[in-house]
Amino acid sequence: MPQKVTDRRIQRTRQLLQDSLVALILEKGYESITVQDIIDRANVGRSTFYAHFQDKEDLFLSGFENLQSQFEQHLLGQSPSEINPWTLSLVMFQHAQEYQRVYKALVGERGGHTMLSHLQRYMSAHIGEHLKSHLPVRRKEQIPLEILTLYIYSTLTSLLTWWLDHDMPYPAEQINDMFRQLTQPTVESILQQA
Amino acid sequence: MPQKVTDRRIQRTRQLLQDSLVALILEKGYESITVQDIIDRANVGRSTFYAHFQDKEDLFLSGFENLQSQFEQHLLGQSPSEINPWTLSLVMFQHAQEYQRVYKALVGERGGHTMLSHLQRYMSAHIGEHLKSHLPVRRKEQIPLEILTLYIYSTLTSLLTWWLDHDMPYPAEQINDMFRQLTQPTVESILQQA
Amino acid sequence: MPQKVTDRRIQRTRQLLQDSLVALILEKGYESITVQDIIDRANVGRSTFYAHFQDKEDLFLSGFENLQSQFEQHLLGQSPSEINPWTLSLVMFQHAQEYQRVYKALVGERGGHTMLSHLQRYMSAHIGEHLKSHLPVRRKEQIPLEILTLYIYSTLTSLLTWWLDHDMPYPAEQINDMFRQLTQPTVESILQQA
Amino acid sequence: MPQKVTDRRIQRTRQLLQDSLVALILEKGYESITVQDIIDRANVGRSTFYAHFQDKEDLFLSGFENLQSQFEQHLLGQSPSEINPWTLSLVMFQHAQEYQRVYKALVGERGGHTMLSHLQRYMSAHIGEHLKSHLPVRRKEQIPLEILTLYIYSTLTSLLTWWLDHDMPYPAEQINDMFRQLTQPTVESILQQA
DNA sequence: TCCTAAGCGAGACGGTACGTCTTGTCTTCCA
DNA sequence: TGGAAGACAAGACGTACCGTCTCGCTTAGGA
Repeated sequence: MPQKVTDRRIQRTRQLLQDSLVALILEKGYESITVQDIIDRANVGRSTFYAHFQDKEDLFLSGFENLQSQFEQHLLGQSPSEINPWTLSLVMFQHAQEYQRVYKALVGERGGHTMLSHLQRYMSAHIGEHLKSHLPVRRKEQIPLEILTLYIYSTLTSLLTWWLDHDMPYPAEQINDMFRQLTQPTVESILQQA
Repeated sequence: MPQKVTDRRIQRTRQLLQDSLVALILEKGYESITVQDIIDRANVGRSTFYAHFQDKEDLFLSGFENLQSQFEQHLLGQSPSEINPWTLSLVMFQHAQEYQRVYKALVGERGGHTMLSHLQRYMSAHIGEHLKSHLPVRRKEQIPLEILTLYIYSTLTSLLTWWLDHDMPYPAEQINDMFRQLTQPTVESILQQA
Repeated sequence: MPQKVTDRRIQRTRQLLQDSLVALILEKGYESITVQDIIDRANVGRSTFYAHFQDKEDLFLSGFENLQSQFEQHLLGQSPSEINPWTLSLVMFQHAQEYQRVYKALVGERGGHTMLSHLQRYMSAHIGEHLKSHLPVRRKEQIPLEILTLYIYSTLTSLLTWWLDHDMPYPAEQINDMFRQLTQPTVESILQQA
Repeated sequence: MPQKVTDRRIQRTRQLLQDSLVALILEKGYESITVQDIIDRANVGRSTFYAHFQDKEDLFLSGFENLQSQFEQHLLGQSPSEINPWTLSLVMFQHAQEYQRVYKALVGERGGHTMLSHLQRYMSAHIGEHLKSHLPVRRKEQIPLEILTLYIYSTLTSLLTWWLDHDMPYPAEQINDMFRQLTQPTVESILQQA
């Protein structure tokens, strides 16, 4: 079903703005960007910007959500034999490798910390679900599930951010292997506490 | 040598400003505070503020550095038999427990992410030093030291922030034990890779 | 010759817009009306508005010129024995009485001052012509013709505007009589200065 | 009593803004001036403008009121033997002659019509008072006082505006004499209607 | 009866001015 | 002489209108 032309125009404008933001983040960092910078680069009127996005952060998040949807696609496309934190992370590193530029802007340090809470909500759900299904029925509960999830999530994002900010010195598979070596021993030792 | 009265006045003003900032962070979060808010609460003139601090972030960091110095004192006072990541972390959790209010403001989520990079620099030095001295002379180097340091640091700060933002539901010793359970297996397994 | 239907459509749209403007002026005054207000009320597209009129003022003037043409018709239909300022004014007051609503909008105070200069140009021609033909060949020229014209014109428009803004408390003939009482003595005394 | 220096600074800024407005009105007319134009010329920050005046019109009126106060001073200083419409008008024409520049800006056609209603309120009081005290006890009431006042006021402002916009081709005394010749016969004839 | 061109609505868009808000500098006064 | 008070320049913000534009829908009048 072909879209209405109007819709295509709208999409074009949104894309122009998102692209401008990405380029500007890579140039001078998220915090120091003004709305004027963005619309100048996108050749877009001020009111047009505000017709599409509430403010700079809203624009940022729209790009971030795009990335997330795209990531979901990848995840489904891969359909790994088992979804666990380390297959999830592999897909993420690979995805980041493919879309370096956008990832560096939105997830790297120049992108500010806006994305942290959003990423956390998303990742924690996936990770927590996996862990819950592998928990022994009764365990000593020294470490609550919430903290174990937090642990895995924070290790993963730290690695991801570091990897992006250092221009991905390893291929996705290798950095993911490090992630596995860092977290798997701990996770297994904890899950097996009878 | 007695300080000049003037110096005491200066100290008083700096303290007033730092206290205002802490109170305001707990009330409405770091980002949404304006310089006007701070000086109104401190009953201080605008020019006075800028006589002492470059800007809001400078004030924040001055408080943060106070905390760090105080922490160093604690650390020396404790003089643990061995300084390793887990004794360091214990002192930190205990320190945070003692100065809850300031920690919640400066390290908790309401304090923004300004402190992250500063805390990282500080912690990474301590942690890295410990690791280096325990590294086997030749190892397979699958995981570089920098990443291992990052791993420990990010786990610690995640735990600390979570603990503060959830009103410290465990005593310092217990949350530190969780930290140990999360990181020690991994660290040891890595360090022993011949 | 019957007009093309297309032309009738065009006329209808123009009329819709003029009517909207009149209604809106009476409601909230000329200055505070936006083009959006006008086209919303007329159920007309934005581009349609600009296809017919350059801007809000152009629309206003188009209505004003309509009124003027209509007034010319009246003037011819009356064919007063002599056209002088006071027969002219009588026709005007009568015309205004008949088309109260439009006059209040376009000439009253809510209509702004746009019409003043246009009305002035029109009236001054009529008045000036009359005066010139009654001037004594040589007079002391203490008061130039231009000023005498201005005097009559400004008195007439002041009375007209006042009359409209006060909901026409007198019939046209009576307010015109006041106009005559106010201006005729002066005009005659001046014209007769040998 | 010397004013506080702060007050002098404030006065200076207000004056700068008023002067800018006058200069700009003479250059391009009131309507087409933007706040940015004003503050650029005055070398004043945007927020400073709004700290002193609500908007462009407020600035205009502040200048207008200055003029009025000054005019009152003149009027008192002159202390004419009798205050009637024609001595009042003489002082006004003389005052305008002295402060040509400001009058052309604030009362001339380039100044827009904002001042009309304000001037009217002021003048009508003076004129009305004079007329009331000269009314015969019982008269035929063909022309209400309000209209007679309006008549005098509108003639005076028409003359004043014309005079300013034509660069004052006559001295104040002569244009005032025209005003007298135009209005006095009518006023006397009306007031004497027994 | 169909075709075609014009009138039209809808509304996205670039642009500009608005009035508000915050920053960091500066000047003056007071204790 | 240091600090309080606060005026100020600078400039970003989000809003409101403007006048232009592109797009399809409708509809009349000629083929």
